[in-house]
Amino acid sequence: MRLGGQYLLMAKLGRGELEARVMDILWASDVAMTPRDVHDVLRRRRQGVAYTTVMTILVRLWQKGMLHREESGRAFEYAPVASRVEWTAQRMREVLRGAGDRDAALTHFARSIDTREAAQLRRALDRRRRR
Amino acid sequence: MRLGGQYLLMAKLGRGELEARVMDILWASDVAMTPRDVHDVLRRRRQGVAYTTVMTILVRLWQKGMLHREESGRAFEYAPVASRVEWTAQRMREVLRGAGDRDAALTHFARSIDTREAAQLRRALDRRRRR
DNA sequence: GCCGGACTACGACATGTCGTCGTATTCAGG
DNA sequence: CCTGAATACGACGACATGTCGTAGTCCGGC
Repeated sequence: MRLGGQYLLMAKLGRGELEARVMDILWASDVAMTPRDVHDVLRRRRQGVAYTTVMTILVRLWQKGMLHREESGRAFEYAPVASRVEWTAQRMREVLRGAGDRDAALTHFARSIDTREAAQLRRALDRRRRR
Repeated sequence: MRLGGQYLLMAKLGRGELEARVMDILWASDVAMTPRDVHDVLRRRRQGVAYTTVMTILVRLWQKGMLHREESGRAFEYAPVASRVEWTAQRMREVLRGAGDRDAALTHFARSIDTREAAQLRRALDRRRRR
């Protein structure tokens, strides 16, 4: 049943923004979290939504393979499958794979990042070489 | 009006796949293309859709800032705003910006690409340094 | 000067995703 | 067995995307 005003607070979040916020919370946590934990964090941030909304988002992220979950008593505990940096690197590789000419894309990328990042990338490549 | 069978050929494309195909066609072309040009290429590839479908996609891509257009006689000619590699590098930077710790993300990225790409990246960084 | 064909503008509908939440069900403890 | 918390299920609105029809507009030819 639609209760009056149910959608009045519907903030316009785009393109999985609530999903992104939930991932942020989980990435920032060292331990797995229950829906209640996540819900509490959102409430503390004044971004409170219904408990079931948090549930839905967690289940969807789990179904998409972004989260792992396991039972803890009566509740489920959710944790990211990959860390934030791992996930970022993976997405960067996906984008790169989408380019026709990967070498050219890498060249453009290397040329377009700022100096500090370029230095960091060089150091990372050096460390890699020494392996 | 809904004509019988209008949706029978509706291929299940996900997540902007037709938009991606159209971008591919435009990126592969050295010159700007009219809707008719794009339509013809799709037909030749046996992926024909209605002329107006191509129109819609081109207009949407233009509205999203992916394409530039200018009049050419009665028709519009569309061309990518950024080359494919530029666009790829830009998206990679966007993904990187989304990471909390960019340095760590770059480190993971540098470690996760394959050897050939790492070498290419190193060369690109070297060329960059010499500027 | 008018007409037909090509091109654009506009809108419509199906499907899927995402934000949002209510209701039903289940299960552990008292 | 009852109660409270957690889950499962599903529903709805908004928006993106694929798909296309129809109406208007404009240029070239008769």
